[in-house]
Amino acid sequence: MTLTQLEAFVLVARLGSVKAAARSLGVSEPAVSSALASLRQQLGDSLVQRTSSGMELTPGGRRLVPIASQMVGLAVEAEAAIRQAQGAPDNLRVVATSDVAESVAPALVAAFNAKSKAVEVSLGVCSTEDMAAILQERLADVGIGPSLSSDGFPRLECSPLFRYRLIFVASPDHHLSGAAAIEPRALAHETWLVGPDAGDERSPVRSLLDRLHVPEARISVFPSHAAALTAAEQRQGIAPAVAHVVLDDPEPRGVVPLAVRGTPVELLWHVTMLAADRRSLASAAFHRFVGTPAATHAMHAPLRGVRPSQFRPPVYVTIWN
Amino acid sequence: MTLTQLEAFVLVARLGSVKAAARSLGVSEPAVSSALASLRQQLGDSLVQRTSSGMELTPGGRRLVPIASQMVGLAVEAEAAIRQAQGAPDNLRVVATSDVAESVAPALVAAFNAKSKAVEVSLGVCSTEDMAAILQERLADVGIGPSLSSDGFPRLECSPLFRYRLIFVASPDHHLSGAAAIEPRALAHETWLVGPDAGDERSPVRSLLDRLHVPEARISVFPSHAAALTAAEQRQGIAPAVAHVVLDDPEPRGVVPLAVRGTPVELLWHVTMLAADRRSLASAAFHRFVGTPAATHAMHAPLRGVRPSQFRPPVYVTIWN
DNA sequence: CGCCTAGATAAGCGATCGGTTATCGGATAG
DNA sequence: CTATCCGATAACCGATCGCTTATCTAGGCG
Repeated sequence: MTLTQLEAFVLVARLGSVKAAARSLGVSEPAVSSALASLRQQLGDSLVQRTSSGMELTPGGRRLVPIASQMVGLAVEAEAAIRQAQGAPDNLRVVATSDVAESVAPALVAAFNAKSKAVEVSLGVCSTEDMAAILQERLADVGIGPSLSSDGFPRLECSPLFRYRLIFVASPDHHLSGAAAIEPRALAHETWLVGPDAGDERSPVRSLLDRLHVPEARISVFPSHAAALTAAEQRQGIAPAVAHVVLDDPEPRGVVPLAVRGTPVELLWHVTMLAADRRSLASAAFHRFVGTPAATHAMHAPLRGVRPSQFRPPVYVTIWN
Repeated sequence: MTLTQLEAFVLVARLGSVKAAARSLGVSEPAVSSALASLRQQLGDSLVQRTSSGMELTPGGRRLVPIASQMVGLAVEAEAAIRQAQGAPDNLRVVATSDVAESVAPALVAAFNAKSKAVEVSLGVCSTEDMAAILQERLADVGIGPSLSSDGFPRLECSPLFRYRLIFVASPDHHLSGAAAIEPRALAHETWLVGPDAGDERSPVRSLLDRLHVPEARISVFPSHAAALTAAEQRQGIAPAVAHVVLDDPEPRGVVPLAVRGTPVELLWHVTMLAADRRSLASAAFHRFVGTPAATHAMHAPLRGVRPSQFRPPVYVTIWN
C-alpha cells in the first residue's frame, strides 16, 4: 500500500473512471489500472467495479476512500509543514481552466506574488470537470474557473471572483464584420476558431457551441486562445474571446467584435479551494487577496506579455508531485 | 516518502534512539537509519539529530511527528476497515511484558477469544519501555504490563487490570528453604534465576535486583520464566515468581516459597490502549471484557499447558506487519 | 452483426525500496 | 588514551514500484 496507489484509487473513486484519473495524474491508463490492481490484491477487495455507468465502489472501497484521501492529504501537509518550518517559501498551486489561465490568471497570480514574497505560486491548467477532484485531493490549492458549488464536494468552498464578458470576434475582412444584430443561429455554420477549453465539457464556449449545434467539422481547436485569435486575424472564422482582454490590448489585435444578438454574454469566474478549516496558510492568504481592490485591478488590466509558451503544452493535464 | 520510512521516523522520535526503533520494528539498525536518511534527503531536513542524550527533533521533525504518526495509523485503520467490511474476523494484537505473557495473558486471551469468536487475537511480547510507543503507533492494540500512566503519551489510556503477588522460590534443597524471616539484603549474594524481564529496565524484578545491588555475575537470565523455574528446581538459586501461578499449579513445581521479609510483594498489572475515541472495535470489546468476572476468573486460574515454546523466541521484539 | 469504448492484462524496463553485513566516525566514560 | 556505545555509511542484493507500449476482452450501440 503506497501513497501513489492510494492516490490513484481515490481519484478513480472520485472521478468515476480510470481514464479520468489517469488524465488528472498525467500518467497512462495502465499505470492507474495497475496501481489499482496492486491495492486490490493486497487488501483482498476489488474496491471499485466497473458497471455500465462508470465505476462503482464496493463496501470496502467506500470505507477506504475517506481514509486514503486523508492519508494523501497528510502527505502533502507534511511536506508543506517542513518547508515552512525551515522558513522556505510556501508553495501555492493554482489551477485554472484554460480560458482563465490565458486571460486574468497570470496578472492575478503575478500581483499576489508581488505582494506576498514568501509564497511561490505556480499556475496550471485543468478541465472544469476535474477541478473539484484535483482540489479535494490537494493536487492543487486553488482553482479558478466556472462555479463548482453544486458538485457534491462538501469540503470545497466556491466564491465568485470576476465578472467578465464573452464576445465573438473576427477579422475586419470577415463577411459578418460590420453587420448589425446578427442572429446567433446564423453562426451555426460559420467556421469557429477556439481555444483548448472547447474540449472542456462544461466550459461556457463548449456549451455555446453545443447550443448552436455547430458541426464538429466547422470547429478548429487551437492549443491556446492566443493562437485561435491569431488564426482569426488571418483566416475566415469566428473566435470567442474575453471582452476586456481583446478590446483593451495595448497592441490591438487585428480582430473586431461582432454584433451578435445576446452578446456580450455576462459570465462569472469563481475561485474554489478547500473549506476554511483545512486550507493551507498560503491558500488562505490568496483567498484574502482576491477580495482586495488590487486583485480586481490586476484582473481588469490589459493582458501584458502573455505568450502561448507560458502555458503548459499539455493543456488538459495537471502535473505536480 | 513511504509509509515504512515514516514509521521508522516516528519510532525513532518516540523512542529517542535508532536502536530502540530498530528493535521495535524487528529490523536491523541500518535499515532504520537508511529509512531516516531517505526521508531526510527528500524533505531536506535532518528531522532528528543526535545529541549527548538521545536523539533530538528539529523544528521540522517536531511538526512531522504527529502527521506521520497519523498517516501510519490511518494505514492500519484502512486495512482493518476493509477486512471488517468483508466480514472477516477482526484482529486484536495484544502485547504484554514477558512476566504477564507467561502467567495470566494466555488464559485471559483464550477466554476473550472463546467469547468473541469474530476476533482473532494474537499475543506478543515487548519491553515496558517500548510498550507505550508500540501502542501509540498501532503496532499493537492492547498492552498489558506495569502502569504507563505517567509517560507523556496523552492518547493512551491505562487502567488497573490485576493484583498479583511477587514471591521468591527455590528448591527445597536450597540452604534458605525453610528459613524464617529472611532479610532481603541477605539475598544480594545469592544466585538469581530470572526470566527475560530482568532485561527490562522498568520491570519489578529488575528494579528489585537493582535495589538489592545483586552483582551481574550472580544473575542468570533465562529465555522464559518457566525455564528459570525449572532451573531453580535443579540448581541452587532463587527465582522470582508470580504467587498464584506457582503455588496453585496442578502439577506442583519442585520449588517452595522463601519466607523473605516484605514478601509477598503486592503489585498491579495494568492494561493500556488508545483513548476510547480512537480505539478499534476489537480493542473496545477487549476493554469491556477485562472488566468482567470471567476475565478475573481466567487470570486467577492456574496456568495450564503453558510451554516455553508458546512464546516468541526473540523475546524483546514485537513483530507484526 | 460488427464496431467502439474503456478497463484489464502482458511484457519489459529503470529506479527505488527495504533489507542485509561490514565498516567508519564521534562522543563519553573510565 | 583507549575502550565502548551508537549512529551513519558503504556495498550489495532481491523485490517491488511506477511507468511505458501493445494487446486482450467485455459491454453498449449503431
